[in-house]
Amino acid sequence: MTPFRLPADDLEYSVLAEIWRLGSASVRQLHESLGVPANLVYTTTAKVVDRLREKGLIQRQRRGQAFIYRPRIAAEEVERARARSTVTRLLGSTPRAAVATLVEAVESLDPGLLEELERAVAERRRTTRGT
Amino acid sequence: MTPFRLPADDLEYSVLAEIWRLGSASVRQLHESLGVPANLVYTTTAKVVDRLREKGLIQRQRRGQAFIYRPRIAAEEVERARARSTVTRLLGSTPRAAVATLVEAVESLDPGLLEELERAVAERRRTTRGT
DNA sequence: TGGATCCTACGACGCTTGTCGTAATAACGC
DNA sequence: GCGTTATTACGACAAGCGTCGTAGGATCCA
Repeated sequence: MTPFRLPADDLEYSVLAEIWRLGSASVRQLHESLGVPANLVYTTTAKVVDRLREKGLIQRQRRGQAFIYRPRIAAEEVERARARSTVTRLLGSTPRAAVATLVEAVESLDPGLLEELERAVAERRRTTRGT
Repeated sequence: MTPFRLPADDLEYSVLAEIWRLGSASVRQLHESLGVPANLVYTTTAKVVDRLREKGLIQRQRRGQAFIYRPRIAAEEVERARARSTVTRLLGSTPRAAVATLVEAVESLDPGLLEELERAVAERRRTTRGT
């Protein structure tokens, strides 16, 4: 019944991203900023955090009765890989045509980003020119 | 043990995309162009196709002993939604910074695409200017 | 007619992730 | 010390998807 696999909510990734954003956080904090708004039970958030730890993506350190979690890998590193795989999938078979779709998507998310995008492209082209 | 959820292979989507590309196809065809290269068994491909049908994403029509499958939704429609959700997730919390990552990803996929990208951005900006 | 082939139908299994619930443990106030 | 409260640990279940295997119907060819 899923339309075409809008890849779920990706709660796990959201939590990881939030830890990156905050630098460090307890389950409580994460739950307040993500779980509560999403109407989740505390243990749900805790479980997700725990899985992230099992995967070695975050580490923890006791503070009082609770734990404080920190990233174990740099956001940039993961983001880069993620972006690459995402773009690959997106532009997969017909890259040239798909680029336009990509740009549209960026625009629809925030028209102001087009400017950033333009800048970034120009930057990249300049840097790479003459390779 | 998964690094950080490189979202699997997305075989299902690949099959759908291939049907779009071919216009119509039998399981055999799809298997030859996707399953075989991926070292899959015939019935795996068939199963994936069947699930796509259950979801109403493709329709079929008997031809001889086999079926010919066709899309039931336009590629553009799905691609657009997909791109949007993908980009949203990608640029999520820090869009401005993430745009650069996006561009890098495009470049790493195929440097030649930077030109296309530039063109597409310019196009879009021109079209939208003065909104 | 009988076997080899091809195709579909579909059940099964494993893994991942979202989602809880319950149990155990530690801390705190009285 | 005891009950209340916060936290973790972890088992469980459902659903989605990749992946096969097997069964059974149709087809073709000696």
